[in-house]
Parts: sequence; structure tokens; C-alpha cells
Amino acid sequence: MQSSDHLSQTFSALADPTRRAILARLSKGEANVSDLAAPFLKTMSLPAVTKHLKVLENAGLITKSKDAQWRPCRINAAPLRGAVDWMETYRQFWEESLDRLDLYLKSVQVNEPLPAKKRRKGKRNGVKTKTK
Amino acid sequence: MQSSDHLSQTFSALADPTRRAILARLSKGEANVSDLAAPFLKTMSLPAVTKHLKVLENAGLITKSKDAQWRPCRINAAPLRGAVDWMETYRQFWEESLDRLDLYLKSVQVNEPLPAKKRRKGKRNGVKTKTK
DNA sequence: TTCATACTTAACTAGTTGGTTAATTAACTG
DNA sequence: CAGTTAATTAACCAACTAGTTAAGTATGAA
Repeated sequence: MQSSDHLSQTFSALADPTRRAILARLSKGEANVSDLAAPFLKTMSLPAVTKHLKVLENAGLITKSKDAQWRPCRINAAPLRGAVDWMETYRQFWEESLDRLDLYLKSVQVNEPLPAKKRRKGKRNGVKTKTK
Repeated sequence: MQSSDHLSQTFSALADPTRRAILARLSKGEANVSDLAAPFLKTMSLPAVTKHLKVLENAGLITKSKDAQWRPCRINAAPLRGAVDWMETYRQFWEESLDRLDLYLKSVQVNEPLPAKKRRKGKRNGVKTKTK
């Protein structure tokens, strides 16, 4: 994961299809480690699943309790809230493509869009930059 | 990233604060590589930023074009839609905690919640499992 | 007490990530 | 042309990830 901030941990935990499948399973209800592992045992070992669960647990996305030798796991979606909140700040940009012109018109109406800074030092003497 | 599915690629790209900061900057408008790199040059080199941009580009979260020796980058939030859609399927679980009892009551009313399977082989002879 | 079940821990490994410095490419500037 | 700016590529490296097998722990059953 490398970066230990909360958001990085959440996104990093979700960046694996096995872990997302485990969360999907847990959204149907509590399950033990071996229940959760069952669908994956054709492709990976039990300790591999234990590790995935540890990643999810460290990210706060699941909680594990004890019941004799079983470890019932439950989903805890709270960290997803922060992740969705972060993404929601970009909602306009994926809706933009649905009506790009409209948004463009609004943006030039309100304030100049920021062009990529060229940071040319000298004066340009009116020489036109070839724009493709 | 390891897993190459679209969702994994998106989450993986977002699992780094530098890359999220780059997206944040691009949400203010188009910017060249050196513009984007500027805030990070105290802590990392330009090639490091180039690599982060490549990750974002591979995830489809930015597009790069050419303008002479500059490479103006733009945000493309479209992949975030899929990521948010996936997360939204868990919304009830983070709202649940806001009113857990209410949701519990609804769930037992509609159908039995799935308990963690114990998969004990023999008959239980009415022996109670110690539950914490 | 012995065995079986559920799960974790340890030790190891191949491949990936995130960074580095140095060299290279491409385009404009004088 | 020689020089400068913008950005990429190459080669390298340390740390991390995602898996493995084998051994260990904890609990309940016979």
C-alpha cells in the first residue's frame, strides 16, 4: 500500500477483485473465514485468503470476532463513505461528457478557464504557437 | 496493480496521494507536466511524476495531448463513474450504522439474516455453542 | 488424551511499485 | 548552428504485494 493515509488504504484495499468479491459476499451476511475462502480455493490457498482479510481488516472494511475456533467476519462499509465523498467532488467531470458544450459555456461565463501555463520567459512578439 | 480489470486499475490509481493531488489540480483546468510536477519537486523528481501520470493515463483518468514541447493534460473522470457505482451498492451499509436497529428490524421482518455457516458434521445433540 | 477443524504465522519467492540519476528526444530560441 | 526547455526513457534499487508450503495455535469432539 505504501501510503498510510486513510483514503489510500481504502482505495488500495478495493484494488483487488478477490477482496471486492469478499466484500460482496459479506454484504449478504456474516461469514467465517472458511466460508469466505471457499469460492477461491480452486485458485489460491487459505493463507492467501487470510492475508486478503487482513488487508480488509486493516483498512477497516471488515471486522472479525471470535466464536470458538471460528472467526465470523462482518462488513464495515464506513470507510467507503470517505472514498465516495472524495469521488463525488469529480461528479461534474463525468457528467460533463454527457453535455460538454453546456458545461463549457457555463465555465467561460463564470470565469476564465485555466489554460496550461506555458511559462515562456521572453515576450512572444506576436508569434503564433502552432496548435496542432 | 497486478489485476488488470478496469475497476482494479481505477482503485489502484487512486490509492496514492500524489496521484489524487494531480487529479485535484486537473479539476481546476488543463496543465502541463511541469505545472503538475511543481508542487512535488521538493519531495520527488520529475521522472517520478511522469510515472504517476502514466499510471493515471493507463487507468484512463487523464488524457495527454501535444503542444510543441508541452504535454497538456486533462482530467477524464469517466472511470470514476464505475468505481462510484460499485461503491454505491454498499451505501446501505454505511447508512446502516446511522440507524442500525431500524435496519436490523427490517431485515428480520423480510427474511432471516444469513448466519455464519458452522458446517459442523455430526448432530449437535442440543449442545449450545458458547457465543462470546 | 488424542484427533479433527478452523485459522494464523513463518519463511520464502517472483513480480510490481515508487523512487532515483543519467542520458535521450523533441521543439523552440537566438 | 549551439543552447535551452519540456518531457521521456533507461537502468537501477529498496520496499511492498500476493502468492506459496509447512508448521503452529486454539477449540471442540470422541
